[in-house]
Amino acid sequence: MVSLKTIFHVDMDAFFVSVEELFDPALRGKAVVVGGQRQERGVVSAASYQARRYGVHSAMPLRTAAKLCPHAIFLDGHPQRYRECSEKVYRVLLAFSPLVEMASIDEAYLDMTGTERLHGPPLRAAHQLHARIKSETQLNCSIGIGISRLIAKVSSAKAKPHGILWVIPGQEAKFLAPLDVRDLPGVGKVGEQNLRALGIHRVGDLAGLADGFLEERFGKWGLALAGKARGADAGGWFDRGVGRDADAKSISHEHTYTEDTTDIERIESTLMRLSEMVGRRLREGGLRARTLQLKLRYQDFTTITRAHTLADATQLDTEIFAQVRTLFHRHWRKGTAVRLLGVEASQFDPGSGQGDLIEGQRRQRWEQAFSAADRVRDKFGESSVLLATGLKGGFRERTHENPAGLPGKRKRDGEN
DNA sequence: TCTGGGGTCCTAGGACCC
DNA sequence: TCTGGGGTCCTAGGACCC
Repeated sequence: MVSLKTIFHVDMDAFFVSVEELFDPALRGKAVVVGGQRQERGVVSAASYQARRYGVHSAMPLRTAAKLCPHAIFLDGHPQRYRECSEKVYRVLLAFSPLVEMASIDEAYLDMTGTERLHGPPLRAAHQLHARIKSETQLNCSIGIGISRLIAKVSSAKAKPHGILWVIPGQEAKFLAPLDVRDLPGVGKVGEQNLRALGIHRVGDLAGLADGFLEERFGKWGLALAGKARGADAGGWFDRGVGRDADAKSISHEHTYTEDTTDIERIESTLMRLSEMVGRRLREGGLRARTLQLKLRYQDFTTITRAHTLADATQLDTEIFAQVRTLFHRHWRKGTAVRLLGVEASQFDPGSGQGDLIEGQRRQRWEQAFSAADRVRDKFGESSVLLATGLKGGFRERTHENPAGLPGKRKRDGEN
């Protein structure tokens, strides 16, 4: 118990909305909703504080948001701009600590342990960091400080908006006790209900229970919960130190139709397009996947997933498509309207697909051909290279990516 | 309310092997 | 012959996060 860590959790305030305001100052001070148009299928990605006053919050259906706040301005959003701003923030963070981990596009953990000589005590360092982010990006953030990721995360949420909160070492239990159980990361809607049913409402109620009780009732989740209530990063993701981002375990793309469909040509062309997107990202990451999964959501929202594991891993659009197509035809309740389709690749193999030599060479040529197609897409846009099946059925309904026609990021620059 | 898209982790059952 | 236990892989579903 000699070396206590100092962890910062930096969380951007209303990130997507704030970036939009940067590009269109007329939005400032107004009710703004990012995520899509008011009558669309979809949910709110981010809402301005003005919109939140009407009960609008992220993950809420857009149509609900429109009813609650009819005068709100609805925006599709600009993912590329968010990524660029996120990278700017990341560069500022690196100036404060070499141990930075982006937890998502708008939040990060910093291990600030042992930086006192350079940046002063935690609160001073946090104020400097806050000011640097503001001056470099014109964006506000909130910063939580604690001895663990968990404490830093919870305290940054309490610091919002535009604040800094330091939980002094030793005060963790006292800080957590009055909070709602829902404030603990990992406690969602269902967990909250289950806890309330037992009369557990505040984190302090949890801390008073025996670990065995929670483990017996809720298994691993319950045990981790008991630890969190005491301020420990007990088990799971929060246990890890702050460092390099972990390698991805799966790559997926999915699409929800604007209207449900039974049109098999349309369905197959969507599967083809999703397979291409997954294949492309596998190739970009130099990955091959053994398991391919189809996701199928019907009109009534019932959702099934069906997977197949290959003997040899692949990164080819055609193989991915062949598998998910087969899975679709095997499991689709014929004639039932489809709301969503998804394709996921997982179980990445470090080695390439084996097999005999000739087969290997043939495969390699195919992979090269697809990589060439990726580069063409980078230059001329996603629609310039499509495999035959992808051409049918008018799948190009709406592209969230780059709606303003900004230049895309050219990841493969410098390659021949 | 009428429910996106991209992920992670956990559980649980069955197959299969020793 | 009618029955064990552990380990690993695969599959399906679900909670949760941003």
